[in-house]
Amino acid sequence: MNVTIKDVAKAAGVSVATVSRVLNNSAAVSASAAENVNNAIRELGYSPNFLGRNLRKCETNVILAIIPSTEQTFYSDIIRGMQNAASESGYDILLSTSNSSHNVEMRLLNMLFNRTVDAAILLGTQLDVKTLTDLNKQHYIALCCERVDGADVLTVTVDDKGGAFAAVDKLIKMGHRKIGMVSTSVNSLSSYDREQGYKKALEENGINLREEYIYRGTYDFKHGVKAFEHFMGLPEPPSAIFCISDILAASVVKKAISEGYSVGNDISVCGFDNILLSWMYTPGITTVEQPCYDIGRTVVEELISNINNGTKSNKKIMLPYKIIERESVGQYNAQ
Amino acid sequence: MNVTIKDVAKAAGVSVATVSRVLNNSAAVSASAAENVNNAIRELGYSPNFLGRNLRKCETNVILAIIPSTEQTFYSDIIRGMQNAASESGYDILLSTSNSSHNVEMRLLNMLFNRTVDAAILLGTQLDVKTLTDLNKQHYIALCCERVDGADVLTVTVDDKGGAFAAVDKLIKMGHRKIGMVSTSVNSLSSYDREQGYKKALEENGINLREEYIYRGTYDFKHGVKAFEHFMGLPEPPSAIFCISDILAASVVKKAISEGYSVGNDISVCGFDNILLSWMYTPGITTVEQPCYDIGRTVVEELISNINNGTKSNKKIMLPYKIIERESVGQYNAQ
DNA sequence: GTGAAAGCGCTAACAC
DNA sequence: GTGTTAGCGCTTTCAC
Repeated sequence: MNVTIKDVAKAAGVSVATVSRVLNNSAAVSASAAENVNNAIRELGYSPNFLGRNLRKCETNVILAIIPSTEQTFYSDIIRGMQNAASESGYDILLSTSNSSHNVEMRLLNMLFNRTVDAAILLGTQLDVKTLTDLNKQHYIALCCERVDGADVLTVTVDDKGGAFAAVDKLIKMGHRKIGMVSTSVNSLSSYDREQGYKKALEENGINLREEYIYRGTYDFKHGVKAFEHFMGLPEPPSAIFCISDILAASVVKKAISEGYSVGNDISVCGFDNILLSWMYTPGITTVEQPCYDIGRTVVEELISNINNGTKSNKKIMLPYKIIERESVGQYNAQ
Repeated sequence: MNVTIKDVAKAAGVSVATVSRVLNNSAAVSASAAENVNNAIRELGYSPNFLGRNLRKCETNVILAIIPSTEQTFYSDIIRGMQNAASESGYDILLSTSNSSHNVEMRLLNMLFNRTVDAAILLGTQLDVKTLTDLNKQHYIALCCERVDGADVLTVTVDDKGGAFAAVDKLIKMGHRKIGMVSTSVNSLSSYDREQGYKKALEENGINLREEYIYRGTYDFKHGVKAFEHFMGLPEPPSAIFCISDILAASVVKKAISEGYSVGNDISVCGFDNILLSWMYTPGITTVEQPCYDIGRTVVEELISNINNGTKSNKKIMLPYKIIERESVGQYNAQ
């Protein structure tokens, strides 16, 4: 019932080889033959079956990108970057969400073994070092946004430590000396790296680290609220709070406002990511921008270069951050 | 170099047919043969090449979902619903983003013609009625969240008109008589339907429609700001504003606060969608919830049922909304 | 410049 | 219960 390359060949009065040649521009074909083929294609409404092609060529030209969920608008620009870079090389990006589940992730990665995709990019993963390293031996994979310690896999992230350092240093330069940090206790190296940046900024400015100034929860919105409650219950509450995400920063801001604080005056709050929310919020949230579009582009470019060259150059690429100043951070004023 | 079903057959001392049988549980196989096969599979690290299988079976068991972008957290639960429903029937959902571009959409839909996917779901589309109807004749497609007038295609949406009616009726019951609406002039029937609900609520409550109370822009955040400026420049500014999205509502709220209004007291603002932003915001934004998860589940269930039965029952399904009350809407008080 | 034919990995009809 | 084999739609080598 379905029109195949054979039907086109018959209609055009040529062999299937010739049809394939005009389809792929893979070899010279006489002008008249090409015309006949193109006419036949048009008349029959033919489009090639990629299953046949892919099977034959052992490649699909599609890259799977696995994101934890689409709940974070944060991924939006990364994906755009990925798609643009991919399409420039004749690849397609297919997305799937893992809901941060180890099992779902493995099931999706099966597409690699199935030959349904040529490569996979993990935007945050639950897999351990060994699994990743093994996977990388047999397939083309890359990590994006979240590095995994010890995993020798192509990785593209923002400079997490540098961004956190710059943000906290900025807070200090604005007079703040008591600075809280909202981090996570989940298994995430971006949290860890940002903590390192926070600590370095304190150290370089001669401020002692106070363990009670670091609150660790999850990425969930409610943990900003909890962090704020924790900090304000302290004998000496911080005058500024640095959060590892804009979501958590928004949560801190919301709680602060509801407690009657004037955010940016009584208390300063800084986020990380620069998602839409951070500038939509009232007050606008000062934050550390990730170069999402570039992160997406870069990881795909490197990955495709690996595929094309048959290499496994497992670079660790860190892209630069940018501080975005808004209203949620202000000069320190002793009350 | 790659291990195929043939290698497994050889190692297990059986024919490829038998291997295929244990792989697919498609026919009875003796216990000993099955064991041999499974051992061979394990030892060789074999996993079936789906390109071969899919080509042979003329099906892929994957459904493509095309979303405009991942910028709207709104899609998150819809996708989760889709994935759950799909996986229960042995299907996978693959996501792709169109950036609301007609061309990108067509390129993605090529996967239908390519036989790379079995069906496609469009979450908002730039395609016209004819294209959609034609597409639906040759393939399995569905619309989700956005209906298209006259397109005889399986469609699942929320009850847009009903939701808007309920929201505006609520506003009126709280004493508001001058109610603005922030809508869009883009080609979107959900906007249109919500406008119809707005108008119906006014009418049933004996309030005259004032054209200057409807502002039409795009879905872009900045249009909330513009709408607010427009309304407040009117001789008789509205005391409540109903927006067709939470993003626009947040924008209106942000502008109102920056102009010194107390939102929920001086002015009421209601959104639509119930995205995370609406409860993260300060003040929390009253809104109309869409049953996103169910929308996702439903569209996939119907689509798969069509595929399995070879039918094209192009139902138009409307799922119920729910009003979520927060702080951005309050009783009318004459100043 | 063109065609015949092999074969990518798999499933399923058929024969035993 | 099992094996043989045709063939899904395509690309590509090889011979002409």
